[in-house]
Amino acid sequence: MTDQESKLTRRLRYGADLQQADVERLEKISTSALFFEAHTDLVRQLDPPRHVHVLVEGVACRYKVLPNGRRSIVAFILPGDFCDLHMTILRHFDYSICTLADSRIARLNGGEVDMMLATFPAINRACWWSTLVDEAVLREWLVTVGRRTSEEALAHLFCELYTRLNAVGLTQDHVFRLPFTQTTLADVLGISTVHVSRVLTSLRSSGLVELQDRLIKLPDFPALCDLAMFDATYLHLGRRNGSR
Amino acid sequence: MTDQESKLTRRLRYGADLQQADVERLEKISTSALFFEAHTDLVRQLDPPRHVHVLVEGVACRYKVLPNGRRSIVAFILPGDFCDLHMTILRHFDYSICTLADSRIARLNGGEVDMMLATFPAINRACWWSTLVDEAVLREWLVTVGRRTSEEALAHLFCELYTRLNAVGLTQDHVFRLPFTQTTLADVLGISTVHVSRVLTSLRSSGLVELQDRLIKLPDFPALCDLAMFDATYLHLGRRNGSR
DNA sequence: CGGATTGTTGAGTGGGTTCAATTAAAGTGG
DNA sequence: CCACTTTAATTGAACCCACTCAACAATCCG
Repeated sequence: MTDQESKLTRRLRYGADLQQADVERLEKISTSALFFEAHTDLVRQLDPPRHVHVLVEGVACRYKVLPNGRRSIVAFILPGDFCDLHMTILRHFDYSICTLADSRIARLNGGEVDMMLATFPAINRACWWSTLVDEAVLREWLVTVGRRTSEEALAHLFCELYTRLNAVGLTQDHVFRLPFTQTTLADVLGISTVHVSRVLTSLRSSGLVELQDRLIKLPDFPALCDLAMFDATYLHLGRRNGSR
Repeated sequence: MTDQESKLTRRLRYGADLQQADVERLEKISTSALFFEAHTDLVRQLDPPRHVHVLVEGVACRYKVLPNGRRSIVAFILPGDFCDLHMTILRHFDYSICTLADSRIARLNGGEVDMMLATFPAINRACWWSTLVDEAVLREWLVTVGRRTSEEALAHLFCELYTRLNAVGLTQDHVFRLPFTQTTLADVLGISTVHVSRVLTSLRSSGLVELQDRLIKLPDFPALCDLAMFDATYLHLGRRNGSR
């Protein structure tokens, strides 16, 4: 963190061509981050929006709970991710957000955000990009949950996490931190925790995944992509896009 | 259609307070609509974006196909819906769009859209709203596919379609057109067509759904909502939201 | 050290799948 | 206008993926 560009800047560079002034504005955000313990709700379903959040370090998730208690995780929020960017448009949240691990998170109020978006066109564009990529991820998850087997699904999720974390420099040699429990994976994929355990065992025995102590390694990433039918284009991390 | 406000205007009114000038601009869009036959692809995965589409009449869907041929429908596009509004931001589509029934659709190019958004702030806001609601629907679908039983899932989908169509005046007395096959429903819910048929039979025998000749009736909407755990707030159709 | 999560494994069950046959409805062409 | 084909929907039978319930191991933590 010290010394180099924030994850936020690194990530938004995929969405727009940021100039020095843009970067300086963005870097200010990360320095204001506050600490939140794991399993803290940042936002609750039906709340009126108050802040825009930027996750600086850690992990969080967007989730919804049905009246009967079943939980569904509908997004992972990783370092460099904006959330609820357009709080001023909707009157209330239709989801909750909670930290999955200890995290550092910056909060901006509506005025600050509007000002920033109005003053820095490249940031504005990057924020749009970020919102649209969130939507693209949601679509891919829908495919995963609806039309992939649980083995393909888990493999796909790992491929996505690897790719997203790699984009902000949080992987080394196909190893990265997975700082949450199998219950979390189950609530993403819409399966039971018992089954997550079994599928994981199967992936381990195929030599595609090594996982212990919250550290995951993907020794044969191409083979895993193959199994998962993972194609990273939906993450829109391709070389910076001109407007052509 | 003749004589009254277009579905587009009706829908966007939920997202912003439109003035006379805004409405006039929007009405122009619908009059330029072209006819497309059922099962025509408007957009194909990996295409570079060319147009913004507005569905004026009919139905379309956004879908993705896995290499092994399994298909997943990730959105319904209904009358009054914008799609690919922010084509200038992403370099290529990560999904395809095709009409499910004969439809009338307007196409705008990037320049027209940018001009409109820059000139009419209320329309700009409404378009944002529309994009965010699309995302909210995607989240709810993920809950449906991941954590609802297939009976709840189908019921939920019907509740959503009813509510969305009702919002633009396309229902009468809890009856509306469902102009597509059970295969479509299967690809939305991530189940087999055979099972759609069975679940539908079950819903029929509970007296919650009547369906024939592409016309569906929901005789006891509250009971259906109950079964589906449907709560319409995610559609953000609540009375017009001021920016407070 | 005890208590609480978290993960693993077994056994039995069930929701949903596939395959296949049948009916019904909707085009199509002579 | 009717036979022919195609598409859509329904139903049955057998199977299987994933679920629940339950016991147990492992790890973490105060």
